Amino acid sequence: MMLSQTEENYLKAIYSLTYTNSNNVSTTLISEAIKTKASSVTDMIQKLAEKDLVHYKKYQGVSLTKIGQKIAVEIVRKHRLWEVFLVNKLNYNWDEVHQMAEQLEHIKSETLIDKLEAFLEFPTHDPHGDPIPDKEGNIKHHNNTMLSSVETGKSCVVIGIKDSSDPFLKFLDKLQIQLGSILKVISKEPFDNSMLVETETASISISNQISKNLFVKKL
Amino acid sequence: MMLSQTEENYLKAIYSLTYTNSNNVSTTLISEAIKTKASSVTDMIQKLAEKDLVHYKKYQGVSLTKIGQKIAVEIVRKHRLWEVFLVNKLNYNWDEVHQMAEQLEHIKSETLIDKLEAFLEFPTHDPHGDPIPDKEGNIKHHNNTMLSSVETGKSCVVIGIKDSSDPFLKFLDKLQIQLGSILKVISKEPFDNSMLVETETASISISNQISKNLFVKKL
DNA sequence: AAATTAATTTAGATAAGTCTAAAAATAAAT
DNA sequence: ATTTATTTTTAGACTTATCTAAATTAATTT
Ligand SMILES: [Mn+2]
Ligand SMILES: [Mn+2]
Ligand SMILES: [Mn+2]
Ligand SMILES: [Mn+2]
Repeated sequence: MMLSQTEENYLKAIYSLTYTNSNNVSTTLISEAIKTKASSVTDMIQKLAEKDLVHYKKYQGVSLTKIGQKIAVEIVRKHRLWEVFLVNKLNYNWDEVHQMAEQLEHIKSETLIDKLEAFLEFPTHDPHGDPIPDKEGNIKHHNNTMLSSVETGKSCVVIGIKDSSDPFLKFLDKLQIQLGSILKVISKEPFDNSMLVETETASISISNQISKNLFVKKL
Repeated sequence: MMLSQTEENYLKAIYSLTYTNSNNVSTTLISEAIKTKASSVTDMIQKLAEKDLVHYKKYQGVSLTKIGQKIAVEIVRKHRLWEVFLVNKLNYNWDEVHQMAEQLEHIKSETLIDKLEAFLEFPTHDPHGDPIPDKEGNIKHHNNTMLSSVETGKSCVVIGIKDSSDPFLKFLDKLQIQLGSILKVISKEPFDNSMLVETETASISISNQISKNLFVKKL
């Protein structure tokens, strides 16, 4: 099946919205994710339903079919492997690679992404800690532990970022927090749910907005 | 200036046709190169003329403007650097990379191609022996010596392929001829302009069609 | 339960890039 | 110098993906 970049982007959007939101994704939600108008989304999902890539009943939102899901995961796989390439091989910072990966994920080739994966020595996670689906589409999701849920006095390792937006990544850079950073929760402030955290090098105050966006593994 | 992939492809086609053909490229020639109808080409070159990327007078064919040429060379640069990546890093054969490079050459980024160039350690030629333009757009063309013009008894090195089509590249593979191969002309057949050539490993007969397509440097 | 609000879909329009068929201009042949 | 053939351009239509505005359906409030 030969899909346009646009169709691929819709599938990818529906895929990730299915995780962050309900199982049946609404038209408006997609339109916000993809920065189009809701009416355009309706057109497209009808087209995708024609191609059996989504389940769609009028006014009921959409969900991916088996094949639609398979394609979406393939695109996610491509996106994340290209991000690894850009960071590990071309020395980009983790906040610089998303836009390029958005383009590279649409390169069509039967073999390219598997060759790239081998060249990168089969990475398991992208530069933002997101898991990379394997060739068959299997993907191991994070165990949803956020920094905000770590008890006072306990330590943890940063293993992923929930919101990988540029400003947030740059902010983490400034705080010298990266994947693998070890954080110890010193105290929590009930007033605004901020916490005092000890890194390898410093003691910093972290707002709830931030601690809710950091995936960690408790130690 | 933000160009579509299609516009970029037209500029690239005009660029290479300017070399292989006359200075003013005809509509039909472009339409054959780009596999569209002549009427579509007319539409597009009028659009490109609007944007000052080509010089165009009705019925007189087109040529690239300074800025149009600059963009065309940038795309050639990207194409060839990606081909080097695919062959040198991902272990593709030289006959497998063109279609992927056709897509990769359109990836938009201010920095990507320069980073890639550095990662590849500043290659001067692509896998088919074609020169890679530098960051400023300077490009050293082959000194047009073809194998067909080498005198009997003389030796030469293969430095490039004129027609880099898949079948031709595969054929060269079979003959065990590659860039850097040293060929000695044993004899020439006046009847069909074929020649008997000695490689490092064997003695082979080479048709004129082939010897006219191999760039060499005389030794 | 009816009225109001919000979300979704339809209808009609637009832009990019392509096509076919017809018209106009150029080139080649008589 | 005409006629004929070829090339190029125009005109009108189609497809994909988008938009605005209007109509419809669903959800919320009163
Ligand atoms: Mn990304
Ligand atoms: Mn990522
Ligand atoms: Mn190529
Ligand atoms: Mn090449």
